[in-house]
Parts: sequence; structure tokens; C-alpha cells
Amino acid sequence: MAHPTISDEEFLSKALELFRTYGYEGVSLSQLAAATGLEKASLYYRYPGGKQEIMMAVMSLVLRGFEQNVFAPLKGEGTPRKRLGIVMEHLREFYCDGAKPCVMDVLGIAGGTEQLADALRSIMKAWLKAFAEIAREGGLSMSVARNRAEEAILRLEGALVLARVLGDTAPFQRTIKALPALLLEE
Amino acid sequence: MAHPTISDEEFLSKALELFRTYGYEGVSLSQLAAATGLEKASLYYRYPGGKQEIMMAVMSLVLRGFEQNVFAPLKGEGTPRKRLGIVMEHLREFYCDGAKPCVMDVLGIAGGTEQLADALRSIMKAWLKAFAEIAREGGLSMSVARNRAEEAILRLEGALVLARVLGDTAPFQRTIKALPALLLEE
DNA sequence: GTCTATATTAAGATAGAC
DNA sequence: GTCTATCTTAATATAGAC
Repeated sequence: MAHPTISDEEFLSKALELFRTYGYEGVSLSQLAAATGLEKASLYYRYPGGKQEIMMAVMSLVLRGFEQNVFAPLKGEGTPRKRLGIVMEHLREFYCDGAKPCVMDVLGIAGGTEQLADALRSIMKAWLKAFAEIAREGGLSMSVARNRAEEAILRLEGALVLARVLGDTAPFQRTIKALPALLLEE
Repeated sequence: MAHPTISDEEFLSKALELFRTYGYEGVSLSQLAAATGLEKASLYYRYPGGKQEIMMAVMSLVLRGFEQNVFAPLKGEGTPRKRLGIVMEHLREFYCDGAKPCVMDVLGIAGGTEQLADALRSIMKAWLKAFAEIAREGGLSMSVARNRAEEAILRLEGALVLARVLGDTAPFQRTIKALPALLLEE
């Protein structure tokens, strides 16, 4: 065929890698075109709204990813500890053992649209809720569970910042391992 | 006078506010000119290297700030607890109680120069060292002190990410308050 | 549905008047 | 030492061929 193309899933996955690395302002349509093998005009055909629309489509992908890999497993079968173990593995994968930045951090920097900020806030809140619920199931009181969830996400985000600045992923791996104790004990 | 101007300190202080908010790629010379009351050409007169040079001058300001407000007080007079208390106050001020983002996080995003990444890494390492030393003085072993320092900075960074995404500064204030227990106890 | 080509705007950067 | 004016490049975005 004349114009071998890529699926929307593939396109958005490559776009996500760019956006989580360089941020909203740091990614140009030329970069997106180069990284996906499409021309800029083709991007506008797929996403008439341009960069904003691509960004929001990426956010939908991120939300679906969290739903499938974090929220759903936490509500699934088995003991809270077992379920959290599965989520730990998914988080390790998504963040590449700490080598890849957090979308919520990098894209949460001012300069993006209000719609983007809303989407990020919404995912972050859902994540907090999901962690609080597993902690609640693990035997903690409502208010303690809520605090532990906040603490867990806060530490993961901080570990990813340290990893990015120092190029050291050890704190992230330590933080992931500490999740069961933080969310399920005492 | 015809052209009322601002001092270098004032200029860099305003530039810092822009850079920590919008990131390196997110700040344009036009923005810098508008925010400081100077024309773009005047910025090139002061900083012939353009945005890169301005950014690095801002980094020098940040380093001086950490030296004066964090590193020096930690090595100053009084008990470790007293010294840490002073630093807690300075951190609260610099991060505006959690309302302002961390320079190391926002500017650590890919897209800046290698020189910038080096400067950020260097400040982060000095901060780790300073926190580890106060923890050591507080009675902790070398390796524990080092871990606690890492944990402290990681939590502060994570709290600032949460604050930025959720618009909630409570986790940051809680994290600051927890510093003495984290760095000086057990 | 993708391409080439181009319009339009804003960015970084410089020349030269004052 | 700051200004106005301009250059050059790269960004977003569109028109129209295939």
C-alpha cells in the first residue's frame, strides 16, 4: 500500500510517551508527526482540534489505563494484599521501574488547557479514592485510610521526581515495595 | 528618568516565578519582557546568551537561596531541632505553603539544556546531603540518615505535585510538620 | 485518509537609533 | 543601557491534489 499507517491506539501511545516526557508545551506537532510516521496534515484530519484534541485523546487513554490496571484490579478477586500486589506490578510497568515520569506531574504544569487540568485532577482523585478503599478494606478507619492513600500517591510522585532529577530509580522501587505496609497495616 | 529599570535581583526573581510555574519551554522572552517591564532587546543586552543564560542565572539565584535558607541554617547554632525548625519556616515561605511548585520538578522536565539538568541535580544532591547531616547529628546512623533525607525530600516533592494537581496544600503542610519526626527521631 | 504546499502567527535573536 | 524595528526560524493550522 502507498501509505502504511498506524492505529489510533499506537498513535496515542507514542503521543503519550512524548507528552509525559516533554510536557504539553514541550511537544510540537512536528515531533508528533515524526514520532508516528504521519504528516502534520494527517494529524489534523484525525484530530481537527490539533494539539489540544490529541492531548485530550491521550488523557482518555491514560484514564482507560488506570481503570484497567489500577482501579479494576483493586476491586477484583482475592485478598486486599493480593490485589495490591497486582497493582504494584502494573505501576512498576507503567512507570518503567521509575525511569518514566508521571503524566499527572509533567502535564499538570501550567500552560495546558483548563480541560487538561480537570482531567488530571479527576484521575488523581479517582486514584486516591481507589487506594483509600483498599486501605479501608485492609482494616483501617475511613480517615486513616484516606490519609494513607494520600501519603502513598504523594510518595510515588515524589519518588518519580527524584528519579527524573537524579537519574536514580532506587527510591521509586523502595516506595513501591513499601505500599502494602503503608496501605494495609496497623 | 526616561527608562526606569529594575535590578538584576528583581529581574531574576520575576523570571524565577515564571520558570517555576510554566517550565523552561513554557516561558518565552516576550513573557519575560512583559513581566519585567523590559524589552526583548534589553534582555539580550543583559544576557547575551538569551533564554538559556537567563535560566542559568535564575539557577544561580535558586542555589544562593538554598544556601542561605536551607544549607547554612542547618549548619548553624542551636540544637538540630531548633535549626530544622528555622529551615521548615524557610521552606514554607519558598513554596508559599505549598501553593508554588518546586523548581527542581518543573524545570527538571526534559527539553531544557544539559547544563540546567546538571544544576538541578547538583542542588538536589546538596539538599540530600544537608538533610542527611542533620539527621546524622540527631543521632541516626549514616545509612538511616541518608534514607530519611531521601524520604523527606521525596515527600516534599510529592506533596508539591499533589498540591499543583489537586489545588490542595494540606498534604504539603502536613509533610513539613512531619519533618522533625522523620529526620530526627528513633 | 494521507500527502505536498502554503498561510499565519509567534518564537528566538540581532542591528542600529537614542 | 534601553529602545524600535527587523530578521530568521519554527510553531499551529489549512487548502487542495491524489
